[in-house]
Amino acid sequence: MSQVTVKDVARLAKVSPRTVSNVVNDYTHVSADVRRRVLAAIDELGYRPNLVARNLRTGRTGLLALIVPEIDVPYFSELARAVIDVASAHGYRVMIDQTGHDHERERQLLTGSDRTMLFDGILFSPLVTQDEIDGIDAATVLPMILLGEHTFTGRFDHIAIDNERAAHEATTHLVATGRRRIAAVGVQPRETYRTPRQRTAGYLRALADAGLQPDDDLVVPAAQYHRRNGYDAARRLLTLDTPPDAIFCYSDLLAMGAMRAVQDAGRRIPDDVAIVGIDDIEEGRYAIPSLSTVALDKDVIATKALEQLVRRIEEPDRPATQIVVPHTLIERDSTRVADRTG
Amino acid sequence: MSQVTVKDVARLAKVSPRTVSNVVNDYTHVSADVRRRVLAAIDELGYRPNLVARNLRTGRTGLLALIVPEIDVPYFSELARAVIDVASAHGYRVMIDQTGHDHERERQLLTGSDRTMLFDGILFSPLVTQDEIDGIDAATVLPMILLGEHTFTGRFDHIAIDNERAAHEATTHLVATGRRRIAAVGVQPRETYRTPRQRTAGYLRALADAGLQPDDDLVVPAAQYHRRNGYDAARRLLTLDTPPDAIFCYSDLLAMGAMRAVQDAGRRIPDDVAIVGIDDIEEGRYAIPSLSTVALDKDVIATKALEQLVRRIEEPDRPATQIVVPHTLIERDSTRVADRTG
DNA sequence: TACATTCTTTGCCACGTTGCAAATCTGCTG
DNA sequence: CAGCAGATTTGCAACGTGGCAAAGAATGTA
Repeated sequence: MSQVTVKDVARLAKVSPRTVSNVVNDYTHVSADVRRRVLAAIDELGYRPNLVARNLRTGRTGLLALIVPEIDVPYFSELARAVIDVASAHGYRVMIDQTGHDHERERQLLTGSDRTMLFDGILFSPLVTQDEIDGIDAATVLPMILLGEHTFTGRFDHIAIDNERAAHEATTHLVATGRRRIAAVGVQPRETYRTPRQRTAGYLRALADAGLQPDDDLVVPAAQYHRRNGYDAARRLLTLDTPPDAIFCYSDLLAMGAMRAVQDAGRRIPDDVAIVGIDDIEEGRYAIPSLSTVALDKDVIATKALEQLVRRIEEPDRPATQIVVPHTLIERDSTRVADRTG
Repeated sequence: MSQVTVKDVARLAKVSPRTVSNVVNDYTHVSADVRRRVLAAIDELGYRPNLVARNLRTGRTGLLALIVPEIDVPYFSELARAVIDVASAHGYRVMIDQTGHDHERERQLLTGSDRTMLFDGILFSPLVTQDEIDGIDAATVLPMILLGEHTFTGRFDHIAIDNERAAHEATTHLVATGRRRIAAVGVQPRETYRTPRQRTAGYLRALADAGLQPDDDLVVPAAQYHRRNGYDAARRLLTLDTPPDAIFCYSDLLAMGAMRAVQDAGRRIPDDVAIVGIDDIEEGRYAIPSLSTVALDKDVIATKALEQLVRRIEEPDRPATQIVVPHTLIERDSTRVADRTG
């Protein structure tokens, strides 16, 4: 574990430390003989460049931070997988931090007791409110891309789907399969979160387009987007005097919980209650019944996010851009039109 | 983004750079007045210590690497969640790398083109074979803890469950619920992987203990432990002349796929086929039917792994230890004894 | 007042690397 | 063979920090 340095290599290869560095960094003008000697010495000593030292010199660390609420939420782990892979292709490695729905911690990660030059950039998938994002001084923050949330204000690069339209499509799909009493699960108590608000807006617009009356009883909040919250929400919906014949969940994970609740209550999916989610996590493809959903292409999100982040790292002052990633409604068994009596 | 350094703070606070460092590091003998001035200057300039520089000086980075095959496999993402949280409590942050079932990349991550002093330690959940582990020169590697795989050879710290016993319990549980034709899914083509072999051993021993004849047709390989592999394996089992009445899957994810295949084939779980997995991922708790499994406590694994790693970082030469984490059989609906005819 | 003791503050240097620019060497031209 | 361009190699310094030990200030003691 004792560190082998350029000096050691230089000594063994009988060249200057600087030359070793040249070889390591593929500097053009190095004679074949010297290169061979240096490489041999590197090999013999097991020399590895000390990235910390290199980074101190160059100002780059080759590390990115990916900040998500919880890595064990499938949407985020699937996204992380894509991000790590794409980052690797760009020569970066990825540190992952979880905010765990802790507002204070999120703000801290963001504005920076931790902004310590250890990372070249940040991919941030925040829960913080728009106000808080707006409160960040862009100049004091590392190159940062916001993922999947919030409205674009021109201060930070931003990658997201069109939440309002996605929700509209999901709801309209339920309407198209003959549903009339459509619930929405996932409104957030904190009204300043953008994503749920946009999805609710899309849901309401779809109802209006279909000439359906919105019903406050059918709009159920979910403090977090976990299976448990979907479960609880669906149970509550099923106890209504006139329960819904379809549930639009703001995430697939909510939908997984809702599906379980519906079946625990002895109702059939999709016959009695149709369910649709958003995210397209693999779990939904194997669920019984398989879950209809609005698919977000995480590979595309990761790819665009990294392109954008790398560009910003190289060119910190370029104007912020917003990228809207397309989504796709995927119809599976949980909304499949079956023999319906009623 | 221009870096504010101790020098800037020192200039503003009218003290030496060294004094700023003393304040930042809570050195005991600093007068209240100076401390106040320095803190004020830090605040005014927005100074944050440059971790790269600090790390170069101290030799510590505060970063750990967690290396897993795929972060979007629920077992690993749930483990990662625990690791990140526990690491954070120890003052470390966690970089995640995926080997993606790529052997070459795994070896590389391990032995080190990447062992570049950027991390203080490694948590490694490997797929590599025992031979490869044995081939690593412990002296050249960062402090490392092996997670959940392989037999203990005294060269690396190692944390795992007793795979053989876990498999034995799972199989015995199936026997106890009246199953007689019990399949096993998850044998690995590469015979040198330890975990699947240990699980197969436990499975076979349980059959023997129950006086049941092993049947090669019932032992199905799975190249990877994904839902798809479980699905394919189960489908194959169901086409046998005498299909199994129970399937023991070597991971919950395999079991999720198997459950789907069984139901796609029109068989009932657990009535026609009982299914049990290993891991206890949350997905299984919400599955329909809920999945019986052998639970591994990921919080305990993460906690012990970090304790162990931190100890090793502080004391690199201490003898390697092996920690066996307890497991628990959890009976849920997928093996629940129901009316069985036949 | 002189001296010991303790508290504060500081200067110097190194961690391992690479940018810069200068030094040295090679081969070629005339 | 001088002179020159280009190739190759090198020394120096610096990135920002903290360890070390010493310098300087303050306090207590005789």
